[in-house]
Amino acid sequence: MQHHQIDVHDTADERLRRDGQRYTANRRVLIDALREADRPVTVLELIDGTPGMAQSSAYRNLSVLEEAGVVRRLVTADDTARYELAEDLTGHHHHLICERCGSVIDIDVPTELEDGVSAFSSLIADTHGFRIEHHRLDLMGVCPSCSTAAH
Amino acid sequence: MQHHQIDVHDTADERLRRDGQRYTANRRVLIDALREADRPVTVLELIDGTPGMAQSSAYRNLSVLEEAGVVRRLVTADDTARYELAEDLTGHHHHLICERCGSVIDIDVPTELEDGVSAFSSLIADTHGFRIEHHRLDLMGVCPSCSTAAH
DNA sequence: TTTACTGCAAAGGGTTTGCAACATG
DNA sequence: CATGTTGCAAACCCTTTGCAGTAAA
Repeated sequence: MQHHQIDVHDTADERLRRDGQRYTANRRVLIDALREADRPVTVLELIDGTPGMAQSSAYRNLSVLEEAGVVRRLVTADDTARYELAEDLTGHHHHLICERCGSVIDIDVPTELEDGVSAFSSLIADTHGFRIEHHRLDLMGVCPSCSTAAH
Repeated sequence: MQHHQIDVHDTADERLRRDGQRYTANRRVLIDALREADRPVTVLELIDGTPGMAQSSAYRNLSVLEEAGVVRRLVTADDTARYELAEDLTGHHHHLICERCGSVIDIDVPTELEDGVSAFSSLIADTHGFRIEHHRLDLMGVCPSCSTAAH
């Protein structure tokens, strides 16, 4: 994951400004937390790591950041939203999801497979009149720690 | 989508019995509604089409049916769960999702691509110690009706 | 000095649960 | 009759929103 190809803070600042928003301390803290997490994290996980920020601020800021294209909101297996940095800041990747506990791990996909998906994607876009903006290829199952734990 | 390869009601009845559950009128109605929908539908859509059933019963029954492996619960773009019949009753397929309105369309994927995903899947299972049970390959974008509507 | 941002508390919306009545094996 | 199922209403949890005060351009 090439976090430092471009400066995340500069990019965030620029994209927020474009939307008439400010890159405040809270928002910077969220971005840092997302960078450190290096996997999609829930809002609860985010504010646990950043004491002092109101939940409502976290939700509002993440929503503003998503609007600006700095972060991405995911809904995976459970019904809790998870956030990660936008793909142009971290590189394109996919997810390995535990359906038991909801945890998510980033994975990279071989280029051939990625190309196959893109080709298929354009085909479907044409036949269904959809504007396809991205895709997700998630592998779902049971993570090591959940499979040792009794269910 | 080969709904009639095996009889859905017989299968549902059998799988529920295996779990010590009964195949009641409400559950039969839900299964019929899901068959007719032919795409993942929300609980609200389901009970709108089947007046007389309490919401709580719909939720409880869908949960029992999911446990029995008769239906599958999805969470897509919005935070509303959608249900569809289990894949062994309808055939393996993937989803075309509108991120604007949350609607979902079933799509089939070429065999080569499907094979590529399976191969990749086993690879990741090995390297991460995950038991991978299935995958999802969703194409996400904006559906025709949302792209004509003003945003 | 206007506009965005913040925290707090309250409301919202999908989902789950307690309970007493009902239905099924 | 013993156990699973139902509807109703209340509770639950994640998320959003109203508001009055604060900070930034």
